[in-house]
This record gives sequence, structure tokens and C-alpha cells, in this order.
Amino acid sequence: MIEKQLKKWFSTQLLDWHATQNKRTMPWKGIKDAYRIWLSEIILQQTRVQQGLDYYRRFTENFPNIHALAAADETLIFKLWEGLGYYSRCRNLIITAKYISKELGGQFPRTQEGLLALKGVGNYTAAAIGSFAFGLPLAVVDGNVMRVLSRFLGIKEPIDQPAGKKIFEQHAAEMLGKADPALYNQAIMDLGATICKPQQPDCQDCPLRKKCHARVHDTQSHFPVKSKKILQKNRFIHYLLVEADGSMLVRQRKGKDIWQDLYEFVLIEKDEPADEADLKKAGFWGGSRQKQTIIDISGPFIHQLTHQKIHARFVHVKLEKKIPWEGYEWMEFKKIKSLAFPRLISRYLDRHFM
DNA sequence: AATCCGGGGGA
DNA sequence: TCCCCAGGATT
Repeated sequence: MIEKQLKKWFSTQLLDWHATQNKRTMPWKGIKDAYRIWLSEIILQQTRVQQGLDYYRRFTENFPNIHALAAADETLIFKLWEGLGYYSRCRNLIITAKYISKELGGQFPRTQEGLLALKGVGNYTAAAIGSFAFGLPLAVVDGNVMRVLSRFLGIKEPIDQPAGKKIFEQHAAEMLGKADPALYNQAIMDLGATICKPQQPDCQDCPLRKKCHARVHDTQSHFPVKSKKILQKNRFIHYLLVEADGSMLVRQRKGKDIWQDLYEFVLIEKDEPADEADLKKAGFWGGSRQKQTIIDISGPFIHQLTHQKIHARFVHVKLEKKIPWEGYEWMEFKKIKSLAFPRLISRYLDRHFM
């Protein structure tokens, strides 16, 4: 149980800092439009504000309201999401837009349970939408909040385990300044992002420094505690860009692997990297084909993901005419430009094609 | 509870 | 390199 006095001091200091010192500005800050708040929160999941800004701008320009998004072409939505990562967010965005537009008449749920029922909306996002749009007394718990609270209260529960996460949610709910939940939530996240940073926090500028456990004990770097280390896998993928008559072979990725719903070219994955001689053999790509001209063989691209290190090479070949290719379809250049590709591929395309 | 899902930027 | 970002879904 946290002392009432301490909670009061915490939120008072926080809100005073927010009103007088906090210079952070963002397009969605302070607005009450649930659609735009939801959109910004989905974009910002595990994504830095700086990285999300342009995506937010493009989405709001193309889809000014929930009905516009619900009625939009999926391919275009994915194209606008291209490069942002975590593509299931985009899939869920589409599902939720249609659901709210068609089933709820365009009105967002105004309760925590209703918000949590939306695809792609978890505890954090439900609290964010609920407090920002509707003033519900729900405490947001994101990476910023857990860092601030772990340091201030000296909480050593690991933030990357469900049990620890629950502890933080309980503390966050208790600390929440209920007079203005939206303002409080905004303030604590901004403080975490600009002052109480992961490395080298600016404690001298922090309004909470006098009673901060980590500051008092000079143990800022010990918080928050994480228990797991991420295992990484190496993958060796080779893309054959088959061109004929102004078209190329592509397919949409399905299944549980990375890049679900995005497009790709003819994929050959091996346990080891292929050398240039392999890449020139038709057999490497699955059988003998008609006469082909190799236009380009790229050097290795390294593409680093959270759980995987991908080693990729591209081979661009030209055929005299289009032939069927199991699992892939021929698509004109013009249409290819409207498809969403993984960053790995779009980087190659930017450099060699479009 | 453990694991997976992207891409980028800062130290 | 490593860390971590306005997390959530799946297994």
C-alpha cells in the first residue's frame, strides 16, 4: 500500500512539471477524437514517436475518419503501413475499423471492457483511449510508465513477465491522479520519454527526484529489471526477381512466419548462404527453366529483426516470356508499386528499380 | 508462462 | 553491438 501523502505529492509534482516544463508536442496530444487517438496508439505500439509521426500524418490525410478507413482498399492500407513493422497491427486495424464503422455505427466503445474487446487493443491501448478520449480513470502502463514507477518506488519485479507486469498495473492504478486521468497519463509518459530515460536519465531536471528511490540510492541503472534475453536465429534467404514482358512473379506471404500479408518475390530459403555460382544455376531455384538473362546478383543484405538475423541475396533475371510458376503470380510493374513489401525488399527495389 | 512479431535510432 | 520503443496475440 502506497501512502496517500506520497501519491498526492507524486501526481502534483508530475502535473506541475507537465504544465510548466514539458515541451513535448505531438499531433494527437490533447485531442478528444477517439478515432485519431486509437489510430495514434496502434501506430505507436512498440514504436518511437518520431518513427510514427509520418505514418500518422499519412493515415489521417487518407482516412480522416473511421468510415473512410473501413471503406478503404486493404492493399492501400498495407502500403501506407509499409516499413512500420509488426504488420498484425495493420491487419487488426482493418478488422477493428470495419467493426466500429459497421457494427457500432462509427462510435468507439466508451468502457474498458468494450475497448479491450477490439482487435489489437490490450491493457495499455484501452487505458489510453479510455482516458484520453473519454476521461475514464484508467492508468496507462507502457515502457515509460514501468520505468518511472520502478525507479521511483524501487520495484524490482521484472517488467518482461506477466506476473511483474501485473504488479506494475496495480501500482499504476493506485498512483493514477484521478482528477484528470488524461493529463496524468500524458504527463507520466512524457516524463519517462524525456527525463526518466532508459540510459542516463536527466535526474537533475526531474520533478520527482527528491523522493525517487533509485535517485536517492543512485541505482537508476538497476531499474527497471528485465529477466529474459532474446534468442536470435540466423536465416539465409534468396529472392529471385523474375521479370518478363513488364511483369514479375510475386506472392502474398501467408502463415505464421514474419511479414504476414506482405508481398515478396520467388523465395528460396536455405540453411546456409548460397554462393554466386549457386545463384546462377537454374536448378537452385527449382528445376530447369527457359533461357534466362541474369541482370543483377546482389551482395548479401543483412536485415536485423528482434528474433532473427536475416542474410539475403537478390537475383534479378529476365525471361523471354511469362511461364507459370507454382505458388506465384505474374504482376505488372505498375501494380507491384502499389503493394506492401518488407523493408528488406523495398530497400532493394528502391536501389535497383523504382 | 514463454515466444513471437519489425524496424529504427541512440549510445 | 546492444537496448528499447506510447504492446498484443498466440501457443
